[in-house]
Amino acid sequence: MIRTEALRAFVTVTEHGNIRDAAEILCRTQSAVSMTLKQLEAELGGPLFESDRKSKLTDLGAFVLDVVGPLLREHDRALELITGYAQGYSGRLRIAAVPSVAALILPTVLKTFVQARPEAEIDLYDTDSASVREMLLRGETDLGLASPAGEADGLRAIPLFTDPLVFVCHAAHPLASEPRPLAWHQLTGERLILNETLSGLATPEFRTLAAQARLSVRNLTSLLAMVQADAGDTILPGLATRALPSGVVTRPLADPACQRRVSLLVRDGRTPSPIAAAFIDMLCDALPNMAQRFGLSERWT
Amino acid sequence: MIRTEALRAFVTVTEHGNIRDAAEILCRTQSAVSMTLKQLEAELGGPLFESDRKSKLTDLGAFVLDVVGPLLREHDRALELITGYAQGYSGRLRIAAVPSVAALILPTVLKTFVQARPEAEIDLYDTDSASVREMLLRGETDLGLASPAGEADGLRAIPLFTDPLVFVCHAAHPLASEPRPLAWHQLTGERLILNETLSGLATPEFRTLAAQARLSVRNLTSLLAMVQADAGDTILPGLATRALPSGVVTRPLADPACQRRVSLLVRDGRTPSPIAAAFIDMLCDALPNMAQRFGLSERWT
DNA sequence: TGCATGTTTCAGGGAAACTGAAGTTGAGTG
DNA sequence: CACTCAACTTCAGTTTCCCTGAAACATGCA
Repeated sequence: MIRTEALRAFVTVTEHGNIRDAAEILCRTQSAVSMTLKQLEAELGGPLFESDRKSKLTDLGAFVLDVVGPLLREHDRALELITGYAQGYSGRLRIAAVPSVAALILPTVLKTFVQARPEAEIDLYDTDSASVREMLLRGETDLGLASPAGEADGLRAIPLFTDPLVFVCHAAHPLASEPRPLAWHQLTGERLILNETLSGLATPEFRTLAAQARLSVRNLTSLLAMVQADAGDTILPGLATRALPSGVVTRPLADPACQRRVSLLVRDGRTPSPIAAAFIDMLCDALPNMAQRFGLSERWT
Repeated sequence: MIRTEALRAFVTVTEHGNIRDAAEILCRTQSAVSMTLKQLEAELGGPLFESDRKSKLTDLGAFVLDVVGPLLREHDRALELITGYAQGYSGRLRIAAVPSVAALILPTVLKTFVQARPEAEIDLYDTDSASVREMLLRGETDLGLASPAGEADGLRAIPLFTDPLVFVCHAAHPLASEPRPLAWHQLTGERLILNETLSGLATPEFRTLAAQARLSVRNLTSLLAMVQADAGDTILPGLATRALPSGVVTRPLADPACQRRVSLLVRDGRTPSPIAAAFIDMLCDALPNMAQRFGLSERWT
């Protein structure tokens, strides 16, 4: 059996013209390299060098060098690729996130992440929670950052943080000047516009309000435009209300259960790719900072 | 250190979907393959399979397979190339031979030689002895079949056979009907045409005759045409007189020293390429047959 | 639950590669 | 022509590490 290391020893010796220097490079003793070459010659059935002094190749030696040189370069390149990928330094990472996370949390994290990984390719896609989960299930993304679904459906959720929901209304709205956090009963009769972030909210008082809602808007920009036009009011996670159009204000809600949970979602039973695992690590490390910065509650049980 | 055999084990397991069958192919026990995979995973720093049942790859596993599959094919192809070359089954063999050897000895030998070596490329070049030696020295051919030069000049000669020289003359020539082998003195006064095969003949009687010669012709066909036209007579090795034009006859010479020596010539101090060595072996094996067929004396000391 | 199939773990054996020292070879030099 | 030096080979002893076989462990199926 011809060992790859024997071929490498041969090439190194040809490159240096003698065994001594090659042995140094290979971190072996002279005798080890000598014996390795001898064994290689025995396996091939002919001498590789014209004399003991390893300066001149035989025809066979020249041929082997021609073939093995490129082979070893291929070999080294392949192993580098593999280890780079295995250590999360290269490869493609596809992230799907809800817009608020994509806009506020990810830029900071991704910046340092890509800086350390010039080889890596990263795709970021923002959409609503339901689409994030669908993309994961269809294998169209590696990671999701969104609200976890109620029941287990082939996804695994790692809790990241909770984000308090706030009431969003026109500045001229009567409740806009209410000094205290709003209780549910204060919202009775409001023209509530539903949106995707509210689908996970199970509080009975809210469900009663939601049942009376006439309007549902999926896109955040459209939703805020509606509020700005005073066509109604809505409830949104705090993160999503960082950049409001003029004339739109927010009021906190009194119900402490009224929170959006944001999880990191991965496909259940699938080991994440190394670069995904590296990103998860970095994200979890960065989370305390983010939580403090945006006033989020870190984790839940 | 990632062993090539570990990569091969991994690919084989993915191909069979389980360790047991792969172990059979690899001529190892289950546990050996299992431990090899485990070691590979440890070296990469992550799992290659989703579960103990080796049916589903992780992302990392799929990536490694993508990279390693082609790598191993390259590797195997390269080793095949090398061993094929080392065993003399492939490669290029350039032979330079004097015309008589090229025409009479080589066809039979080369026929079986190339049949056994569909991968090999063989170039045959015929020219006179001096050119054969020059081609060898310039590295333009691997083997020469010709008369050895007098002094050692960077070539090594392996004696093959001796070929008795014969007198060649027109059928109407007085000596053509001489029943006994010719002695040198009988040739005195003949219009001897010199040729390249006579340059190595050192017998004093012949040298005296040669000194009186007016004509020297290099090409065999031209030489025989001269004799056919009765423009003179000449001396040639027996092998070169196998196909004479009509009207031209040969007579044996009495001097037993009057022989052309044919050697196999190679460059001194250079190991012949494996395919050249294989050809030399085959030629030496076939020689007794040839010697008998053409009435040559096999070898000399 | 028990069985069949397949994998991992573990201790022990053995092959193969490595080391260090001594021996050999070959080129250059007075 | 012997001497010297550098480079390589050989050899015995050691170490490393891969492999085997047995037993324990998982997983799916009747």
